[in-house]
Amino acid sequence: MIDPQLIRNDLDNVAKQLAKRGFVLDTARLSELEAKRKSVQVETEALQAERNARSKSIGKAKASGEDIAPLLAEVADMGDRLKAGEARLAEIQTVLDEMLQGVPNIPHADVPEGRDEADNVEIRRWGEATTFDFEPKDHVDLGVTLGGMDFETGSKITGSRFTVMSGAIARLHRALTQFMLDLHTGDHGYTETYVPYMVNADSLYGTGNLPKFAEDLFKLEGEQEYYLIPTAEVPVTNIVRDVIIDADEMPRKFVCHTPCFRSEAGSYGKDTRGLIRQHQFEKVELVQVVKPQASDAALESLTNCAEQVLQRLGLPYRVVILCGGDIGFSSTKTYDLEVWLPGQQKYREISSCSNFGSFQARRMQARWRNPESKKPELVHTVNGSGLAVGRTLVAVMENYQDAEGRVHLPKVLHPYMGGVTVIE
RNA sequence: GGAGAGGUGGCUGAGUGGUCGAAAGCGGCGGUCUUGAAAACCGUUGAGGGUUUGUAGCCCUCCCAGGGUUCGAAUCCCUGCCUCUCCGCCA
Repeated sequence: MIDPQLIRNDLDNVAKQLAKRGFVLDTARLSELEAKRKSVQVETEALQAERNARSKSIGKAKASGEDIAPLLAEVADMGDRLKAGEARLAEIQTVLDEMLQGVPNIPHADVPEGRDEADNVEIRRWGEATTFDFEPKDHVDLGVTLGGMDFETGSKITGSRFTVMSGAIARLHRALTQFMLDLHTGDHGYTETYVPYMVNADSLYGTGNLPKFAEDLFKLEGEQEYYLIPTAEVPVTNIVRDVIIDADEMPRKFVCHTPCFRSEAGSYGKDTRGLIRQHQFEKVELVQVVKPQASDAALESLTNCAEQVLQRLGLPYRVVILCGGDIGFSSTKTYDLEVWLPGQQKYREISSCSNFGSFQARRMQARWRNPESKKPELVHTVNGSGLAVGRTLVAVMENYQDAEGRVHLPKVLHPYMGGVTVIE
């Protein structure tokens, strides 16, 4: 949620900044609701104050043995008036909250103008697009030929967009996960974290997945209203929900490997081939909870940590900054890492690193105690994939293939592969 | 799944209808003393929101959550959630 103070005091400017992402803020309706809220709230609270004062005097009168009947008569109708006022306030507040919850985050000044993916701006490249003296295969052809990547069985067991892996490929998938976790804990100072894979609605609300993006989620049957996590970002960030963090415990840096479950509603027909877009995939997620003034630097650092994975694996990639029209709902600034996929002859997203500012923190009341003001203040949250494991598997297979369809594993993975250096 | 106990401020814990946002202790912060520190002593110390130019003042809300009773609820009633103990089951 964006700062409601901004809505009150700087509405036109907020609307202008949101226009960068193609979002039209209904300023007329907002200021009308806000004016109404103000008058009803002031009125209701005055009524509450009166009720409190009168009740207190009744208490005193009773204690000193006076007759309280006349006092009681005076307040006879107060209850109803109060209830009416409170109900009206709650109603306006609900409408206002619903509206504000639908407002996306204000984009960072660095975010370029643009309507969609095509307008994202490349920031830098690492490595050269891999070239071959033969026609490179994509991971599906490689995987099926090698054995160990079985899409038919996945869809038999469950349905489309599910895969069974086995043998060396399954091991490679696990090796990549271990490698990423070891890198981020060992070299980058992140704390390994294990979290629930099912979360409640409050947690999803906190990160901004609810109420707006319910159709992207798998909701479980049963009384409890639980959802499968779409990313570790949800449970990990909610570690600090309703918490006031000591200044000397900042920043908090988490790395967490989880499966992710996404319904991919609205992406029918997109990336239907192979592992690129599955309902279930593994991801190693990086999350930082930082002081507000540190979040810009934290995004750069976290992005670099994710890039390190690609560099050590020797996978060519580029970094793009998302334009206003392509940036996510909760994010103020996002870098995507796009890895080179020879099978597609394209750079494809393998990580998305975002600074959320105080947007998530405000929704989940995640705060830190500022030693200067001595008051609890909202933290900033930053996160990104480090990396999506399935897509990394795809990238390794496609970039390290030879003419015979074998996959020569990068050196950093050898210790994790139990002596296997070539998948054949 | 069965039986019982309980959820109060950073922590322990008192409070069973009125002046209670809440005793006391611990912790934290500031001070006195000290070369410095400790001890001792004194003071101070919850969160959210509204109004307002205001980190001033005033006001509202919050004692797990949501309803209810009442002029008035931490305290009474209902529902839910969570925690603990014992038994059963289980990776």
